[in-house]
Amino acid sequence: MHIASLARGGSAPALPFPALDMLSTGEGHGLQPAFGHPLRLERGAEIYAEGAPVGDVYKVVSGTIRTCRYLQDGRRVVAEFVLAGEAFGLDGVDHHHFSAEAVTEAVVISFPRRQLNEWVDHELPAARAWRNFMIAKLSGAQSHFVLLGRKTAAERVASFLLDLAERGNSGALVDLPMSRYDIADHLGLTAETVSRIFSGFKRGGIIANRDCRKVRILDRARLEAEASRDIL
Amino acid sequence: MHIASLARGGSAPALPFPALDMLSTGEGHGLQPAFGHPLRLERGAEIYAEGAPVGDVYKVVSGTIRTCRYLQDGRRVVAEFVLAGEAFGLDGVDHHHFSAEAVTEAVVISFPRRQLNEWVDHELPAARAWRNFMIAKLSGAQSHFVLLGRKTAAERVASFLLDLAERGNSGALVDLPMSRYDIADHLGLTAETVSRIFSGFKRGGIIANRDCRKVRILDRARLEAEASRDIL
DNA sequence: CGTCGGATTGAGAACGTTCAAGGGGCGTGG
DNA sequence: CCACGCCCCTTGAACGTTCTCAATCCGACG
Repeated sequence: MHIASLARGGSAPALPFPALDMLSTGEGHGLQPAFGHPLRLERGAEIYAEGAPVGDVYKVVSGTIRTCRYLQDGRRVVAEFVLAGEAFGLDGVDHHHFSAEAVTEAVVISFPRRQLNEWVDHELPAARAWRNFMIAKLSGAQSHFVLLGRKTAAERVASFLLDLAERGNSGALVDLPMSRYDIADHLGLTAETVSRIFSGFKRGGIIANRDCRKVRILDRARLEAEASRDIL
Repeated sequence: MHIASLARGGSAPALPFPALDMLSTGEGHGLQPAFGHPLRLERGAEIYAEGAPVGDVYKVVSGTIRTCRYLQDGRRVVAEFVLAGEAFGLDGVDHHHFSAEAVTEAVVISFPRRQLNEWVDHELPAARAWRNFMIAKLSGAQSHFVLLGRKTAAERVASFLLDLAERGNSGALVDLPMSRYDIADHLGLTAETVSRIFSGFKRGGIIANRDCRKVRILDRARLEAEASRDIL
């Protein structure tokens, strides 16, 4: 996995068109502020609510976003964490099926979906990139089914750490901008269980951490074994 | 939910182009056999394997297909059941991330993805329909996160029944072409648990069944309550 | 220095799984 | 036509993983 990380997988070539930078992770491209407009967000701020009519697509400049849904009784599911360079806002045809909230202070750039659509309609390479992007998102989402449907708590947390490590590309040092509750709601667990698993990994020498938002992977092989890494 | 069912949601207008019939459920359109070519499948037959290079997109004419992934130790996840009129095969950019197998005897029509792409590239309404289709698929997939991540066994089974009832459009009579094992692997449960929940619903007068592959919804309101139906 | 939200740890309970046995439908072969 | 075997479904009992509830700890911030 996972989702946005797949969009950057080997198949997508460098995109010469600014709007489609939306669909890449933006490494080395630089954003096109002329095209969208930036939004500064405080911790916990809502970008859009579940059920709101769709309008814009967003790209994260800095910080982390979560897209989530709440059940009436308060249960929550975090569909995805969106890191800097990744895009979100494509969670419904007419209306958003999830809400989007800032996990940390964040800056995102919003692009009217209509504008993105027109762009994709009139530029063939854009259309192709968009197709691959969406297919990658979809199969990434379905891969999350494996985690939620069939993995144990330890496997989920290990998979999550490896996923973040890949997407964060800061080597073995993994940044966890989100709370244990956020992680739990993304992995279908409770915060207590997540915390216990982290402690277990630490005791086992698989990871180390100075504070609870910064984890160093000490034994990647063992972490991958814990994750039951199914070949992607 | 779920997935393909969303593609037919109110927003997609009737599509005048034959290739895009791929993306609709085909109600009232009729298939275009000149465009793709049909494939007759026996129960259990594999259409493509996980990891195989992508080639075609498929539309189900009759029968039911499942797309699934296996972990090394045999655990299995059924990402989706594809009913007659629905499409599958978009589970990877270069290579399939899931395998596709026939749940029942089935007939599917295969379309080269390249051909579909070209079509979408050159017809604006096609491009728009395709976009909506993929966004609907994606948000449908993410909705499954709610089920797998936060719902109880009874809620999962109830949600599944309601989903099938909507997609099968045969009123309160729900056809279950797949085994309890298939259902379990789609809902992140075991076949025994699924069976127990069905029995519970039957005892409670919520459903009735002559045989185990045919269920009648007797009390839809109560079934929806059991499902904790979050507003889609 | 005190307060507060998040993180950790523990103990007990609950839900779903595992293991095991029995039942039913269907196809094959005698 | 019946018998057998196979696969799937159902049901029960015991077990285990994860959740729930509760207490404590820690770091950030006023």
